[in-house]
Amino acid sequence: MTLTQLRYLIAIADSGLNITLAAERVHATQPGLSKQLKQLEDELGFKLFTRKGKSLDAVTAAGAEVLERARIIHAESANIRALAANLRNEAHGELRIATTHTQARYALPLPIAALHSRYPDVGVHLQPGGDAEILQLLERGQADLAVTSSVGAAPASGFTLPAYRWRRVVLVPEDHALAKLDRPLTLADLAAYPLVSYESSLQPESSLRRAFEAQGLPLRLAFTARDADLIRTYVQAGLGVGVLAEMAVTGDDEGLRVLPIEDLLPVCTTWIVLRRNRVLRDYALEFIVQFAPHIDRRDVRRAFDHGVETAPWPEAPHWRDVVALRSAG
Amino acid sequence: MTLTQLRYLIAIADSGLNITLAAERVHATQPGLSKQLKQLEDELGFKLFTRKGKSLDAVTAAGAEVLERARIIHAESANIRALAANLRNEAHGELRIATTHTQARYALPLPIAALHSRYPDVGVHLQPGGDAEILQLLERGQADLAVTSSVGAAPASGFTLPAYRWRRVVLVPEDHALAKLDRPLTLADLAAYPLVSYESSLQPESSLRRAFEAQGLPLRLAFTARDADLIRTYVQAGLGVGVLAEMAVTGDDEGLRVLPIEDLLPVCTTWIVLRRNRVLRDYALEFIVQFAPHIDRRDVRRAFDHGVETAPWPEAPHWRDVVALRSAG
DNA sequence: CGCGTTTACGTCGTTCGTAACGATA
DNA sequence: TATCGTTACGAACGACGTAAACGCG
Repeated sequence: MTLTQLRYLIAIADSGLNITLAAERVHATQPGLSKQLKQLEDELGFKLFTRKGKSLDAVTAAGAEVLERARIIHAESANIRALAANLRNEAHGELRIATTHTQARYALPLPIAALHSRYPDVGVHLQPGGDAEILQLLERGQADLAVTSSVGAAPASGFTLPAYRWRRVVLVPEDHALAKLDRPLTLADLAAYPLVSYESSLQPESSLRRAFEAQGLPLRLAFTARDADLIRTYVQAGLGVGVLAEMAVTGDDEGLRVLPIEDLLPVCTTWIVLRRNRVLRDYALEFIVQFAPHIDRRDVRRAFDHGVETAPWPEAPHWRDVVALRSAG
Repeated sequence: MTLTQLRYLIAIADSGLNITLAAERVHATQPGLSKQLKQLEDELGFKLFTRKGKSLDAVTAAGAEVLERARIIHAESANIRALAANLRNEAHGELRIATTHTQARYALPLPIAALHSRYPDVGVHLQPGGDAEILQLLERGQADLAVTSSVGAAPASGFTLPAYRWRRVVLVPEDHALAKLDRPLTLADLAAYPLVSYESSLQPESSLRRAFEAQGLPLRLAFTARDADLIRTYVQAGLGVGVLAEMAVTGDDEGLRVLPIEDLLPVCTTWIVLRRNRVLRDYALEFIVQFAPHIDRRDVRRAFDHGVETAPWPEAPHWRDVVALRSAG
């Protein structure tokens, strides 16, 4: 059993049991992986995968056990390397961020640009996905950190830092009836129209859905997407009333009106999620303080390294104030 | 970085930074270890040990970090091998038990004999030590399980199973004044004599000491040892009144009288301590059910594998009943 | 001068890539 | 027939052990 064999094993599992694809990903040849896999199976004395013909078909129960431990070993050896790289003040590497499209498009560009100017040799890889996918990427070690949002409490998995809070806004065409109201909007006003919003609104636990249900109002979704730009486009096209993150309205929306809705929907918090037991490269820490400037660098290190559960983070600022702070500083 | 390098690193650290000794322990040559260590240091880019002349002097801070993670990697790779050995129904291997002398001498022989008859090819290695040493051996992966006793709650570290409960007894020469009392003993009776007991009684938290303090009685220890046989010998020699575990009195003590003291001192519990995250070989499980027959094999597997904290173990039987059960069965 | 580490060197085993072969849909 | 995995082979590398040199107490 070698570290290489375990790395290959993980690559095969993460490539959907396609050895050829796995070989590309680890920059090796396919026969090499085949052989190492065979050797590992021979040494352990049982098959890690079931075969259908010659192709791999599924992970065996024993294989899953081994895989679980192989991931730990792989993560820890990556930790040792990260530790070493930090100690040598290495300024190059990769930062893999799993996040939602909205964060990637509106909240991350500036912090990442700042990171890039300080660490020009660090490659940043954004891995967009839904909430579950994001956390899974982090869990499986395919992302270094996750940036995700929720209403209320932090996601259960990992070590979370509050980055900022934000509200949703309503977006309508300029000539829409709702734009002409001379009173604050109510949920009932919205319920009169089909809505255009995020894909996550389809889920039964979505906060939009729950807010409507709490008032006994029907929720009609005319269109959903992960992408705020698409939502905007389809609002322009007249499909319905848009409900989206305030970060996604930049003020230059031709022919659209932004209607604040304040307390109609609960406030959201965007979190940075890290995995305990994974060594943070210095530039990852740099990204964190760029993204959540109200958080002190040393507090993060301390809380993260010592496994403090109840890190007394200062209240996360509102998005507006983050933007104001940036344009001021 | 290879698994071998990390294994060597651990061996060096656990051999008191003596590379030659470490080489023997891993069945390799000393230059081999030296070279691998050098290569690892070169790859990481910093020294893992400080040198005094040519000899290793101390572990660097960075080295300690690496070592910590190397231990995890090593433990997990051992886990994979153990998993494989279980799956192949391998009946040979080693079982390293860290325990106290009393357990080793009086409580373990029968369970180990039973284990041996079922698994004749399993080598059992008893590693006697004090309470702190025992748990450290387990922690560092130099023992597979620990058997240790305490008054009241289980040791804080690891996954604990209650094995049995026991009381202490008083041992005096046949013609001793205490042997002639026609009423139950009191602590005050004992306090009149110098005592002969376990080394652990020297510690301020010892239950013997606390019991005396609770009644404002002075505790005089004439002699202490880890070894019950020694305690018995020195009682025979007239050094004082013996206080020792009931398991250690076998009834054939020439010229000695055993005096029960029931509730004068609190009852002790002997625990099996395992480490979570360490795969249990089948024969280790066999030993456990032999040693603590009131515990169901499958309950242990389930609780251990799934990380159940509050395993609802049946009340541990008293030592007397364990002995009775054995001679009956 | 003994103890322990490092350096030097030769051998052996292993890994890796290329190329050919085999099986499957 | 295209795709994917296995087998075969040769070259290169790396690990290991032996032997000798070096430093320190």
